[in-house]
Amino acid sequence: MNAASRGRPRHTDRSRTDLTAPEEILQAAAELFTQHGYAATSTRRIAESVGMRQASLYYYFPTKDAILAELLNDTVQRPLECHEALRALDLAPEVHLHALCSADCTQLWTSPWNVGVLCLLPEVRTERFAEFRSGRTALRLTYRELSARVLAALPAPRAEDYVPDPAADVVFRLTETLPNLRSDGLGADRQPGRISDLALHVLGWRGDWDRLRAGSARALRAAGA
Amino acid sequence: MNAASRGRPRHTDRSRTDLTAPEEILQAAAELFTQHGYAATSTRRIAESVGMRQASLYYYFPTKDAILAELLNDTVQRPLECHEALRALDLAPEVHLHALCSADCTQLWTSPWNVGVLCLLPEVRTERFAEFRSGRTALRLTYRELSARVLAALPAPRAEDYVPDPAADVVFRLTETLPNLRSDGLGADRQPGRISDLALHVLGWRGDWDRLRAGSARALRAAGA
DNA sequence: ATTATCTATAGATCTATAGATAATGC
DNA sequence: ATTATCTATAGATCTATAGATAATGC
Repeated sequence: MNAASRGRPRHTDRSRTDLTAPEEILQAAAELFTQHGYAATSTRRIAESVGMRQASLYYYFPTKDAILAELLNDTVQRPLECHEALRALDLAPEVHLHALCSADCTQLWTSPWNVGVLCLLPEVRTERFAEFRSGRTALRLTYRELSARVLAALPAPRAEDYVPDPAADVVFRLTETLPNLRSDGLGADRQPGRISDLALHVLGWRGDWDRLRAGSARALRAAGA
Repeated sequence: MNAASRGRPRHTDRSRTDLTAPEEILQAAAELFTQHGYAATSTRRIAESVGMRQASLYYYFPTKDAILAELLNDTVQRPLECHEALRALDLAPEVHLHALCSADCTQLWTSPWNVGVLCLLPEVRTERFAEFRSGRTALRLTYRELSARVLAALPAPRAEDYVPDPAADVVFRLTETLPNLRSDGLGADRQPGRISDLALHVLGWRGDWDRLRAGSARALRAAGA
């Protein structure tokens, strides 16, 4: 169905027939926004990259910021859905946290464009993106709550132990670190998998790492992520 | 001298006579860039905020991006200078790292505007800001080298210990986390001081925390930071 | 008839330059 | 005379709307 083209033909033939027009637009916008910034990317430039004329974008999106809003919401809705799926499995807190963090990091690391950087754009502070921001806060609180549960299940710390404060959101912040790393072109392929390990290490969890990783991977398969 | 005004008077009287004109411009730009983004902030808006006309900015800065370049370079030059001053003191690696991290975090946290977020702007990826980017890389490598020295001085890890990879740049990344936290309006006042502790904890350093903090504070005073 | 594009354009910007002008300093 | 501003503006954008048009579907 998507190959059979209805409507007036495009100025330039579409190269990626596997994507719908709005998907093409989102991908092109993701590339340009992450490389050059939101305000610095004109709608003309996005359209050109898709092979259509500037005004044609408005057939799919009412405004330029609606394009950014959709990209942003995706980055936060995906992990939140993953969390819900994991919750249904009733996992040990460290397995749940490890699995969520892995999925989140993998998405941030392997998405075709580094959309994680968009979340921190100053433009996103405006009222227009309030929905995204509240989703992001929900994700932060999810991480915080899971961290608190992991900490609570730990044996009582010795006097010299460093006990992290869950409200410091270390795990969420470590995760947020990936987009920067990726945009700096560093860390190659090892990083994303390691953040979930690092997260539990920082919280003070000590246990069988292989068993934890296996449980986390199993949970993600069961959650369909 | 700065109170006596030479030249044609401004359209609006300057409110902050303690700053030179270029300093006023940089402060106003810092506020606007961090709140709304670089491309989204017009030179007219900066000038208005300073109380002058748009074209008058060009008496002090040749282009708009020169303003951003100067803000960016400051954020990275300050910690690099601090590192040099600390190096002259020939400190134990954990003290040096703790002190550098503290100074860096304090600056990121207490600067009048949250200029740390500017470092991650997509606009900064362009050739125009190459100087800043190489400074940032130098800072990253400084953190990495200090981390490696701390790790090397540690007792041999037990089998079940998690050993961080210095090339993962955990300390640098944790530090980078502050601008996001600050722009989310979280963490209140406790955070900045705690990152340097957390950094050493993550590296696996175990020792007398009070002694470390005291040594780090003493080093910073000696370094004049 | 419906759909997905196109062309053309209004109206509002925005950066940077040229040249005038209102202060102080000498 | 020097300095630090100002006014005016060229020229290049940029977003979004209105209305035309070239396909397919029925």
